Amino acid sequence: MITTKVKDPDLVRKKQHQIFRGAMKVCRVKGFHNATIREIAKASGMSLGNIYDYIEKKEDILFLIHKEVLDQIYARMEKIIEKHEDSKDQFNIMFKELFSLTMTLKEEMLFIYTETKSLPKEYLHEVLKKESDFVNRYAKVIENSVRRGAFQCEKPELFANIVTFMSAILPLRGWNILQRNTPDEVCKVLLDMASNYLNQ
Amino acid sequence: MITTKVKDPDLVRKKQHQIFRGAMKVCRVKGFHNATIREIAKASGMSLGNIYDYIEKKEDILFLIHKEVLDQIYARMEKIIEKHEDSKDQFNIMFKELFSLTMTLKEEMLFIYTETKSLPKEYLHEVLKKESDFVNRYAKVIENSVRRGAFQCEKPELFANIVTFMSAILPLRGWNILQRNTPDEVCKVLLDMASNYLNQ
Amino acid sequence: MITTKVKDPDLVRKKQHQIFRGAMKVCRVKGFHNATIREIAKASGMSLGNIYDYIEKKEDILFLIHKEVLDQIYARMEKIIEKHEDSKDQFNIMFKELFSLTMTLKEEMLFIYTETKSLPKEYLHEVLKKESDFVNRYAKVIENSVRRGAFQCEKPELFANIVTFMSAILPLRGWNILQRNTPDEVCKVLLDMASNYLNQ
Amino acid sequence: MITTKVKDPDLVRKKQHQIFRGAMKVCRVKGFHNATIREIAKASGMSLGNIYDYIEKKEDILFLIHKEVLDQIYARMEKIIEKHEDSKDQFNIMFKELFSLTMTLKEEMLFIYTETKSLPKEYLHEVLKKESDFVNRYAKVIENSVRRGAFQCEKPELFANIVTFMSAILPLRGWNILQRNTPDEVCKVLLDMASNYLNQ
DNA sequence: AATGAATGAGAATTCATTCAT
DNA sequence: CATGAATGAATTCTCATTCAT
Repeated sequence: MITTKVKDPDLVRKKQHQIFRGAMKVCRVKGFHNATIREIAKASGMSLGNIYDYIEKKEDILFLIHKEVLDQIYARMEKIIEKHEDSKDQFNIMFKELFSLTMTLKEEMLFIYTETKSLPKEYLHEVLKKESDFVNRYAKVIENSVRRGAFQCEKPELFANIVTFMSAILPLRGWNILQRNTPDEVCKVLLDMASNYLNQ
Repeated sequence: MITTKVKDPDLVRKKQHQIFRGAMKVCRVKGFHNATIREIAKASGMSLGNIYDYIEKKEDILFLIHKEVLDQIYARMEKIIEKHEDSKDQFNIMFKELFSLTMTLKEEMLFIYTETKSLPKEYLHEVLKKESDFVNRYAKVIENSVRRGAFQCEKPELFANIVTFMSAILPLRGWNILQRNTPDEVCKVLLDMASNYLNQ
Repeated sequence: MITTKVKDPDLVRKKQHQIFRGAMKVCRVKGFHNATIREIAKASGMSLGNIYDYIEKKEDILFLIHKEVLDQIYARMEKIIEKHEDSKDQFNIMFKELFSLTMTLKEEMLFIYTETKSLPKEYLHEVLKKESDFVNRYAKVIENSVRRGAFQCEKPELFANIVTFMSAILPLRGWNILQRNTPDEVCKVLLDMASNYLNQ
Repeated sequence: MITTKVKDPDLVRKKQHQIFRGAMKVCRVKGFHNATIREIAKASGMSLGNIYDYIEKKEDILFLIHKEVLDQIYARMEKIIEKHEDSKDQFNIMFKELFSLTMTLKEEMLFIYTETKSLPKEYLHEVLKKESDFVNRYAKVIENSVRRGAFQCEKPELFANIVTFMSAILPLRGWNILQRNTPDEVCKVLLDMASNYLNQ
């Protein structure tokens, strides 16, 4: 997708990952717009020029971050789902783990939510596709449970979307909520809302 | 809070509002970081130099936007609350109106959610205070209902926080959700989740 | 033609002329491609940023130089023509003066001949038009003489083109020719060739 | 002249020719200054590093092009001269062939005329020497004819210089002249001017 | 108070050249 | 000898901010 000067795909993968890690390290602190390529290069342990052998423009790094973060989330979620797909209170366990995942990847989640709007149009489609896939995977699990009669849900896809959003509440509003509540308390309320709805 | 060259407070208010409107017009399209002061000046109908009589640095505009947007939301919400404070299904009506408000102010909401992290520390406190006030006002209403026995809620403040967050789902995730669902459908599911929880 | 940030046309004219002079000073020594904007700014007595209030990109300076140089040449030629339009050996005098003009503007002529190919397409048309006008003006004079029976020439426009080109021989080949010949000697031979042809 | 890492002179010759051909292919389109070594390497079918085994710096390529182009022109001209040295209207035929040669090598001629000024001083002498040789060879022919009484010319070397220059009119001014004249028409006028002069 | 020209630090990006393999 | 990844100096251009008018 990104046109690189270097052609060896293994090297490209490795270096782009290196760039992602350096970029994340810097952007976590000062945001993407205030991070300079120089800083990202230094944080990546690469030279300024070498970075440009693996990207074309700064915004490509934004895409790189999106891709890696979403892949990471998706991969972890996939593991969670696989682990619990057949368990009885599957939904509850999955929600808890997903909620805990967004806390672990707090910075990454926040980044995704706040920077996606700066993505060049050319990459937007691919990123949104990834997010949709993610939600759809979630929806599929819920659908299966509904089919098994485990609970009720008229619009699994919409519900999955909402639950995905809800589980990102701490990265986005933690500064306010965590002043008076613990993550566990938040998780419990959210889970109650969701499972009440499914069992209504 | 912002140190201005011009002293007449009425004029300052008027011009800062003018700046806010111009800035919002531009930032809505290209985001705060990609908007130049030149563009904002032009959109505000002010000269470049004159802008700097009412702000000190670009980030002041970020603060200006936060202040005005949050005040706007708060004011509108206040009206909504006042209108329905004593009605029976107060919560349902309020939620619907709040949800509809975030759709009306979609751009503004998105702006707040994505740009707050760029606010200079000096302003952060004031802004977060405003948001807290907003949530607390909401919480107060719920508390009253609980006290009246209208429904159950152990942590009104947390619940208010969650509901506030939930009602911002369309500005933040609309691009995905609205592909297959109407705003009304989304509102209905959210409201079901919330009121089920209150009446559990 | 060049989009400028500053709107006052008098100021634009003045500053663009200033840029032209600074640029010519630098490019004369090291050529356009090896001249940096920084150097040109310094030579123009302007700040780096201020230059960009009057041009959009470096290549605009190339256009600026073309415009000013061609205008200068054209203006001087016009004077020469007007002065001698009715004299008997008009052609000879004009040729001599034109030849001498290209020597005075040696650097400028060389610049035009060597850098026109680097002009952005968007400006090419305007510049070529100017050059054509120049040649056509020359052709017109010759045509008039032919009509008066002063001499013979079947293709005045082509002839004017050739003579224009010939009179630029010193800027382009002076390094070789002037090793063994004086400018006057060169002029004499060229003039003989041209006037023999007209009187053949 | 160019210091190379590789020592085998045959290989050096072969590879430098390869570089010249690649460079010409690229520079023809975008000029020397806008051509990158990367592009030239690719067009030469050589690797980036390998190029630097046969040159020291980019400007060496400029020299390479000059050398090869001038040698080519000189060789072709030599053939033309040899073929017609003893013929009666030797000059006319030679001029026509030379004129036609500059049209065949239009791009190359233009390149020489516009890029020589960028040559590093160290190479300038060698290149100008080549050009002088070229002109002198031409001058010699004319001198011989003069000696034979075929025609008159007081300064054969200057005349040869002028004629050489004149025959390059199309590469340099073709964009203007060819809009209304055919190459043959141009050649005829130039030849008339030159031979009139010789027979005056 | 208002205007907008001027300043210059700072950012992205390019590309000649080197060097390890 | 050949390869191409790596380096970093150099360059263009932007834009927040100042300041003379």
